Amino acid sequence: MSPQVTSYHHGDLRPALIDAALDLAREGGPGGLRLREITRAAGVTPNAAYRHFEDLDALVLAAAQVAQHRLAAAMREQIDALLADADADAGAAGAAVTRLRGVGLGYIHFAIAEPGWFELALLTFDQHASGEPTVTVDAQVPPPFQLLLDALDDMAAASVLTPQERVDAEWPCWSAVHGFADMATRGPLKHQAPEVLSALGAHVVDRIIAGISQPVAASESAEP
Amino acid sequence: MSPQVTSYHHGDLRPALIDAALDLAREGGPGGLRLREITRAAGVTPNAAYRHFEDLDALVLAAAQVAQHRLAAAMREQIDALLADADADAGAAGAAVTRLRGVGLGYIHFAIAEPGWFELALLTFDQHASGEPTVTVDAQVPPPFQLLLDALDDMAAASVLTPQERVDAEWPCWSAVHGFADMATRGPLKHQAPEVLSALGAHVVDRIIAGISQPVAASESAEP
DNA sequence: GGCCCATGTGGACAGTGTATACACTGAGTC
DNA sequence: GACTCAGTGTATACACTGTCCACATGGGCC
Repeated sequence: MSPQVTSYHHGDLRPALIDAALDLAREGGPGGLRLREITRAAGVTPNAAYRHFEDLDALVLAAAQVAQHRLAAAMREQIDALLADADADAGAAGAAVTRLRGVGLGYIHFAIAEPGWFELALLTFDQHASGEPTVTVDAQVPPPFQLLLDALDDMAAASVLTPQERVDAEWPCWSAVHGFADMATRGPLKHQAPEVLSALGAHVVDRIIAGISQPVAASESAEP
Repeated sequence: MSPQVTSYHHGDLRPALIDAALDLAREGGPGGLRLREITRAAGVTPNAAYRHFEDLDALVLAAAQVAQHRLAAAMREQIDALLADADADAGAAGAAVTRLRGVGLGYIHFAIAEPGWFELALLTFDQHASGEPTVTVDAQVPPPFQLLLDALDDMAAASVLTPQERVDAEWPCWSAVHGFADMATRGPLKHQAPEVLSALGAHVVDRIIAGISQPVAASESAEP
């Protein structure tokens, strides 16, 4: 497969370093990533990495983007699986809700199954940190977050959400799902069995979906 | 105040180290804490810390427990402030909901106001990681989490929540509030203005409270 | 065929956490 | 009042880290 391991020039070092970083981050997360260990795993001198990345942070960020795409792929698989199992006669409204459930469950299940990669992927989310709090549809939006926005737009289109309910609905959803994933990864639920986490995660997803489609109480809008 | 700074023995080094760690973690969070820097700030040699703590992690954890208590205190202040402003004739049900709002808003506001201490306090939450997912009432429960459990029990006592709705209600609540705080601290909302974060945080809190008091749909219980 | 430049190596430096051995001091005891 | 001793802080050293600099290598292009 590889042309010649003992040759002076590696030939394909950049992806090899990213792969090595992903391997090491799978157990131990991004915190345990050291430059020297990554380059050692790739069979190369520490400084060789500086020909392909600005510094360690840049290398880790490149690996984090790969992890983020794997997270998005897992979410898409979860969505498709739920849609395949869903009632065909549930209509557009049912399909939209199922899609939103898939977004949340996919995110949570990826965090449970691959906590190291999940933590790694989180490093990419503080990038598009400027501008509107409600992220507009442009190329800067991370794919996992875009899946959420699409699902919510579907719900609004299917009239499961009123236009007023749609506004800022992504933040309660993302907060609940991300918060649960974080607790399951490095918080109080870290050492729970996967089945327990899966059941609790489904509960969280169902409660937040119920919450965003609940009519806004009169007392809330009156707050300062 | 201090007896003699130039004396050979510091005299009160352990709390001085914790204070120095809190000072340094206030900007930079727990990730930026170095033993040598902490001891330097306390005017002492690095190895002096080993007379009072097992290692750096133990020192950081001791500071994290202080930060956790400050978080709980901020939450209690928020609860009391909301209760003082609330309608007196809202009854026990209204007071219970207000208390739950205070738990969530207090947590979020502390994270916004003191992100470094907030991240530090999170280190204490993976301690009681064994046993039941629904944490039972014992001395091991972190004070902030206990405030949530109490508020939910109040809501159940006031019949705002049915006994069925009360079960595991702490996890959707904690997930949403913690998830938002995490995003505001180190996630996609990191650089948003405090007023924006405060408004979005209130929205998240209101939506999750609506979600846990929503009747459980028939389709949810039928899931495998 | 010779050169060039991207790529990898080697050595060095400042910084880290921590182990081990030593120095100082204050309180308690004969 | 001198002695001891446990508690506390210091000094030195080691392995490790990320990163800078100068040098070595060799494949592709003129």
